[in-house]
Amino acid sequence: MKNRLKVERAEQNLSQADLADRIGVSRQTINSIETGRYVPSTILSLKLAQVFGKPVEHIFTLEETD
Amino acid sequence: MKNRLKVERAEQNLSQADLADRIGVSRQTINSIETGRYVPSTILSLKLAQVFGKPVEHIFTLEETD
DNA sequence: TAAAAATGTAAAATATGCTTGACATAATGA
DNA sequence: TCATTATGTCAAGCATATTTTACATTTTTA
Repeated sequence: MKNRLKVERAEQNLSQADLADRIGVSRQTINSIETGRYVPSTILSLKLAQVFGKPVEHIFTLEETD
Repeated sequence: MKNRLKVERAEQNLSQADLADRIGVSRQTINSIETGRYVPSTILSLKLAQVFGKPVEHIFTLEETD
């Protein structure tokens, strides 16, 4: 699964720590999702989508291998 | 987190087992998500949304407690 | 250039997703 | 009614998500 977190953060000028605070997870969690180390829960992706005001599908997209 | 899986399945006339087959998980996984026993991964919710042709946000919605 | 902020990782611990197998009950259909 | 299909749930086990702590490196800014 690909994600656009880095780009969305840049658009809103948010650091990984800022974003983590906003949705109530650790900074490492954001970093790990962003670098593809793991797949977030649906609750997390809904919250991320909410922060950026965009649909989940715009931020996370399935790949062949998923 | 609430979900509309039961309703969406009814609209498409799919059993839990049918749906499970379509996205490659076990029947119990579908049942457990449907009855709120656990929160699916984002990959799973993207696949479910894809099957029903609707955005993730239409199928899963955050609650106060999330 | 020096200090501060941001990012990338790692390890260990705990929590949770998801599987298989199994069984009980409810609903559907011949 | 009998058989089949659908649903709910449990338990054990493995895999993965997420946390905390910690440290190194990169980037930004004064």
